[in-house]
Amino acid sequence: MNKVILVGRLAQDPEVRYTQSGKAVASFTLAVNRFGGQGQNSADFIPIVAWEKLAEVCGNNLTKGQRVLIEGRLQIRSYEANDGQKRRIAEVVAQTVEFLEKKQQPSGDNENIDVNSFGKDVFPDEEIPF
Amino acid sequence: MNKVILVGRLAQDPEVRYTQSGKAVASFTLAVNRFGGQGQNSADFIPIVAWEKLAEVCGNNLTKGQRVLIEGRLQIRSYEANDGQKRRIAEVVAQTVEFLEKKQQPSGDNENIDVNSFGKDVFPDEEIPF
Amino acid sequence: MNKVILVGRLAQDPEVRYTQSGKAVASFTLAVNRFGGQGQNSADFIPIVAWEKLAEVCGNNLTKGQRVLIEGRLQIRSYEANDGQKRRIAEVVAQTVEFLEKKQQPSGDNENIDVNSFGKDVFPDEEIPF
Amino acid sequence: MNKVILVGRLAQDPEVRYTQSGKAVASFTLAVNRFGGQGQNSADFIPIVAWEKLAEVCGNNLTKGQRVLIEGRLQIRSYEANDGQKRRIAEVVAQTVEFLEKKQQPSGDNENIDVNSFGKDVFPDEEIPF
DNA sequence: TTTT
DNA sequence: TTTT
Repeated sequence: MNKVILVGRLAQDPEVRYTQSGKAVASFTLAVNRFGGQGQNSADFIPIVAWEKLAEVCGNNLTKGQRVLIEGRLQIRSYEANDGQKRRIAEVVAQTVEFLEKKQQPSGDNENIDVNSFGKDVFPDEEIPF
Repeated sequence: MNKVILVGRLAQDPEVRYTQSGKAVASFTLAVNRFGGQGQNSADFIPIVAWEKLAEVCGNNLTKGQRVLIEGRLQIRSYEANDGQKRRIAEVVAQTVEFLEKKQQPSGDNENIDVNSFGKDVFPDEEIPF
Repeated sequence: MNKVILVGRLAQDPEVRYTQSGKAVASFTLAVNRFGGQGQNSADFIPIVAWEKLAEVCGNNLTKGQRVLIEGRLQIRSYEANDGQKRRIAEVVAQTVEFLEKKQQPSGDNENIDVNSFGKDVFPDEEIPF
Repeated sequence: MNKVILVGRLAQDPEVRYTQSGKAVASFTLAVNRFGGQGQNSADFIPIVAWEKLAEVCGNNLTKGQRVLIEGRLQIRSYEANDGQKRRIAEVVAQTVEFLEKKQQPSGDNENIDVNSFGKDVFPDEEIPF
């Protein structure tokens, strides 16, 4: 069991890139307010990654400031930093995104997108294009 | 909503330290197997932090290899690295730890520890002694 | 671990009653749309119960149709039906209610209410006044 | 979002039946201890339902007393009681079952079963053979 | 680096 | 019994 459930607002528009094998990857930061937090340091800015169809849905439908609910898993990924050091980054791999606010065009009430049927979690780390 | 639920095994014995104000802080890494993961790279090693009474319970009752269920929240914390750079680290602040295996002494079936009544999340980042 | 997380809309205004010992209890039904559900049978109508301070907050701030996120636990409660039969009912005992929509008066952005510090789950079943 | 996460022990062996269209359905009761509960009334006995491949896995691998983690959704289902009355029952439709104890044959450490790829939640209520 |  |  590796389950993360977050409600927050996009700190930025999603960026969509593509792996060498052509899979879409969306990434953005989610600002999650801390309960009881006050002042300006009262949010966690959590890196989110989405894959394939869900990535495209995020890229096409989410914008900065929008409130969403994200269900996913917490992943620790290794990468090589600019100084040649190996470093680790934590990010939430989204499996479901529920829009709690609409962007512009209302597309029915049930704005759930579920990526479960799209082979989540089967991508090797090395493929990630960033 | 900032909710994390993990089932995994301690990758190491917990370390317990104390803040300047005397609060206990336990930290350890949890190895969470990836579903469908194969080979040796198939786990996420997730940093866990527990505070106060829960920290002491962890320090006194958990050992490397033990399987636990952890409920908490995902926190992004800033710190200054050795090279003077500001860096960010993600960790799970435990709110509840459920022992899925006993260490030695069986203490009933319901080994839940809930730190909710001990003022979780009220500590400033700077106080963390590591 | 007994964890329930729901996002839905109040199917009715909350009812607030009081136990003999004076504790407030709020109850209402939450309509949770089924993902992929179509037509009129596409929601689960889930009984929610909240206690004490959280009950009062619900009674004072929630109205029919409002969208909320509820975190709680699933409880099976026995009661005697009108025909004298013993019957069982399932309900979600709310621990946290997050308002995803405001009612009327905006009261800051962080509308979380957390009942954790109010002795949740310590009430015997018999005390429930309904 | 309709998410339930439970850790408990099977109160009975699973029963596996088949719908008219040939789909497997497993059902059993899960005993979930209440945190802080004392005495013999300190557990909730929660009805669980699993479908198709997950149903078969449950039928073949789970026995009374075994400890499992279940992730699913909370469903309210209508049925006609023996006295002709329409009644409602709550049950958890399992989506993932994680074995926290082995039955007999050790099958690796990662005993997750995920039914996500098997069309969960697409079955009409009427088809349920009980 | 950041959201309301 | 029910929400949008």
